[in-house]
Amino acid sequence: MELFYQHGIHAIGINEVLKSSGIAKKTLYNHFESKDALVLATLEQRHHQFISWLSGCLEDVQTSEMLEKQLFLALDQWINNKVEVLGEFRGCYFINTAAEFGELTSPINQLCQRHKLAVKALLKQSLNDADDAAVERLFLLGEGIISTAYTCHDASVAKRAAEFTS
Amino acid sequence: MELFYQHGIHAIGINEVLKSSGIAKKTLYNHFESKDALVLATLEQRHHQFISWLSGCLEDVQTSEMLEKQLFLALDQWINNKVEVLGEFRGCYFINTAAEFGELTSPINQLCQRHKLAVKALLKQSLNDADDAAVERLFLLGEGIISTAYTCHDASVAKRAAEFTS
DNA sequence: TGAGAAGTAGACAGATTTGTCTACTTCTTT
DNA sequence: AAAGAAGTAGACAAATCTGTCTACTTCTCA
Repeated sequence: MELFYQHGIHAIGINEVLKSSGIAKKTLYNHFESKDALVLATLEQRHHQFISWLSGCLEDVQTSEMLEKQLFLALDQWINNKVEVLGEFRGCYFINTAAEFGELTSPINQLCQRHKLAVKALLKQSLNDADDAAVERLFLLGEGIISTAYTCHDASVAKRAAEFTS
Repeated sequence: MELFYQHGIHAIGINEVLKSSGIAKKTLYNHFESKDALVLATLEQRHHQFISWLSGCLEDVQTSEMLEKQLFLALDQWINNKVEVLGEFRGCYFINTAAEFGELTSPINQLCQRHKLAVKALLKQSLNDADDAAVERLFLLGEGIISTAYTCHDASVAKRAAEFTS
């Protein structure tokens, strides 16, 4: 997961995965049918890690103002490598992977979509599905922050976004 | 450019570029030192196309409300394939490419960053650099819209975002 | 303790990658 | 018209990719 996340799927060969993990090739192909299946498994793992981390961050949110504040705080910590379980920040693993796997029929692409919908659902749920439109906008802001932090190498974007709270 | 944008850089081999363009391999390597140099050229071309299209869309913007409205309208048209010069929507070419080329030292990565900064600067400039904080937030919303439209296969996200104007 | 499951190391096949090079053709320009 | 530049088609080299297979070792558990 770390290798794929840090370098991209196509940039990492199976042999690098083997060397880095110390696993034999036969063993790997015993557990996973193909590289794609392995990638899918890393996406599932990351999905659970991420949702679990984020829902922890939003645990005691009551109002949409609190949600915004907590979300931006969480993103800022992630972006600045303060969240151990998420590893070194290199943008969103799902956005990055969807960029490489664009086929709508590919299970990899579908999982990326499902992840994003789950994140959006988590935000809505944290306010008991009140104020859906505001949450939708907040979700978009969050996506913009993650994307900008990565592509622009802008580590302070979440902090700045938190300042001009609407 | 079309091939790389639609399928990703690593997914497209030089031979596919040759077949699709009808150019001989020798000719291509006469004009471009390497595949990376070709990719860089496509990014430059896309950058100019995109900035030129977007600045046209924001031409007569006066207020920050107008900027928001016009930006979301433009994004909606792009996402729904109404903008011929941008081709079939497959997310942001620069976000997608940065996902594949993460090395900070790579010229490809640097160009992706420069493009985003140019887009942000264009937004600010369209309001004569007044209200920078609001424009920054708007930029983030735009990035979120583009990313969400692609990853979630959500063609109506820009239209919905335009509805709940803050 | 002994047998079967599961792991290791890595050779190998077959496909695919980028980039070079040769031999030939066409275009351009004086 | 003639010459040099630039294009074409594609063979080829060298590297790299995924996935299979063999031969051997280690672990697990009855």
